[in-house]
Amino acid sequence: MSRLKHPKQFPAADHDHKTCITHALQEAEAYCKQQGLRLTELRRRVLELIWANHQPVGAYDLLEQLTREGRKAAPPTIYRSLDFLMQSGLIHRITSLNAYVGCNHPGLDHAAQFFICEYCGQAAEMDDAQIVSAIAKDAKRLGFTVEKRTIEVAGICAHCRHHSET
Amino acid sequence: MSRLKHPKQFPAADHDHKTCITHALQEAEAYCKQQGLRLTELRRRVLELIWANHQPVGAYDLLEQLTREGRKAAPPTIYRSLDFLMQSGLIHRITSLNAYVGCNHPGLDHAAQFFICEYCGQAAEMDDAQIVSAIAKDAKRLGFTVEKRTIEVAGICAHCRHHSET
DNA sequence: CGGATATTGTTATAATATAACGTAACATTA
DNA sequence: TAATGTTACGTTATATTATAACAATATCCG
Repeated sequence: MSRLKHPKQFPAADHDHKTCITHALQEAEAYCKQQGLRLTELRRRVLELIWANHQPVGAYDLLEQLTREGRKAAPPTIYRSLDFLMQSGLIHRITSLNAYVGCNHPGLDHAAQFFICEYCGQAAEMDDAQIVSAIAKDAKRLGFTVEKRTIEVAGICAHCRHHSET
Repeated sequence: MSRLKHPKQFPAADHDHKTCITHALQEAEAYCKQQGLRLTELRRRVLELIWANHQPVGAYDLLEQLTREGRKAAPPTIYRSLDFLMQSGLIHRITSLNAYVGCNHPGLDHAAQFFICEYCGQAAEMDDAQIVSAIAKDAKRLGFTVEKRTIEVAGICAHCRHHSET
């Protein structure tokens, strides 16, 4: 069903936040080193903040967080870092939210689909081959060459639904 | 494959633009009448402009077109009309473009997927049950309740690809 | 008509993103 | 290590998309 070994689920309420961030940063460092990409202080910090937020986060939110840390930052600062991180495959942009979220498996070429909870704001990244192939089939029929897929499903995650059932 | 009787294709270069607009407007009028929705002068004109552009068009583009016609219009004017038209199912919003496009089958409850050509800017609306069911399957596995799907595929349409092959 | 509701006008501003240009850091190689 | 080219970052200004808040007008219905 999924081409990924460890498709992200909605994280459990008690999952280890810190380990999760640390792990993502370590992977990113290793990946950039291997690829000759320059994960500078700033870029690293932006990536870390994205993971620390642990859900899709807006550019101006990140900007404010950087500013609060005493770093001089204007919009271009953050957008350039976001561009780098996206091009490097370390984060994804969620179009329907204008927000950015860490990628669970940098380096792996993958189509990403997001399931976004409207209550808690968390997003689960999937890579469903069936969706991809259904799109490919339509594209073929249209004679359309696919460049980029934007697949974002909004709704309510299991956790929030159970808690809202009064 | 498609649940629609007449899934939109990329319109042929020689298709009859005027008839196409007229038809959409007539359908909209009939639909609104039947549903008791008020397709006012303004809303009708906005819908007409969207169809006349015949590809996804931005709110501020529409605004400018209205202004050029001598109508006093500020952003809220256009956004309110767009909201009405979306809620009535007469147009769709294409998130990845921040643009609006006419719906081919108002009234029909349907999931829409868009194939958007990066060259000519045209968008083809599809309603592929396979995509929808693949998403439903993932959602079920996650315990996720789907509210809204955003499925937009960017690429190059057949027509533009042929013309770019020098 | 007259009151309620829906629509539109108007002004201001929020939220997201980029252009343009200058400066600093870094990397390479003579 | 100094010269040079390249990449990243700082800074200012502005573009683009969208909404808040409130006033004025049009429409509906008893």
